[in-house]
Amino acid sequence: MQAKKSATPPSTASGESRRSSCPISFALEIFGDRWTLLVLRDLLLKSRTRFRELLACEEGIATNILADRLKRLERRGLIRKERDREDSRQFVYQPTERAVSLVPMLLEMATWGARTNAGMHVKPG
Amino acid sequence: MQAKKSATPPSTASGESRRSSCPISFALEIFGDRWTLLVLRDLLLKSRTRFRELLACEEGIATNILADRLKRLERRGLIRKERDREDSRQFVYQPTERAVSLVPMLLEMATWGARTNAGMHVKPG
DNA sequence: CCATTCACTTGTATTATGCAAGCCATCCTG
DNA sequence: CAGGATGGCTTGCATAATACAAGTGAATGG
Repeated sequence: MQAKKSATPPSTASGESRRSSCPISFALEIFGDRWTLLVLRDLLLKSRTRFRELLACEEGIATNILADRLKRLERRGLIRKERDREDSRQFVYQPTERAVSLVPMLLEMATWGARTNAGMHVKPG
Repeated sequence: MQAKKSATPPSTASGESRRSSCPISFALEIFGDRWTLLVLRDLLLKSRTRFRELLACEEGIATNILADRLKRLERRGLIRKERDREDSRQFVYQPTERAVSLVPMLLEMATWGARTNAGMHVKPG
């Protein structure tokens, strides 16, 4: 380990410490885990905006993980939580402009995933 | 001991189980963790090809994690491990075409990270 | 030789994730 | 308006991933 910076660690908007000044590292601090980007995919590309809709993702996210990710995303300004006007038990999670601007990257990722998946052969035997 | 693949279903492409058929999910099974994409960044954008060079990343990766990620990336066909001709103690990790094709996505991510970082204000007080 | 470099491996502590269950406010039905 | 269903979480606990320190063994260099 050599990342010991002499003094103040850089911080994010939510006051948390930064691992480095790299923009890729910064991005990964927001969505570099196994779930956040899947939640954003459903929010941005599948227009799923309620807890129970997001919970029903194909990959099977747990309720505590989803709740945690939604809180983080709200704190980092990628979504806004609002009460549903028609059913006040429900909340609606709206992606902000900051989240919407992630769409090109998501599409690049989807393209790469589809292409790479097609190019991978299932191991014989 | 973490290189044991038997008990875990971390699931990925080289014949391991998939969480869903979504290409984004597929991509995340390859690099959807806190370290893999940082390693790929150094390999692809900073031309760091040796273990000790990759180990020296700004974020401070641990040796066991780096060793594990390099193995995974090799198994999934994103890098090739070769012995250095001039110093046979060393290995050189070469990104394959499959890894090189990730560059556009990495650049999108960097762009988003830089833009978002610039737009975030440090909390006052 | 013999210390040093290099690429790991191993052991253990800490953190994140997964799963089931519980909780509470708001509907909906009768 | 009681009693149940629904929606959105929280909590407890088991397992997996990650962090950190230390150790191993094969080159290399002097």
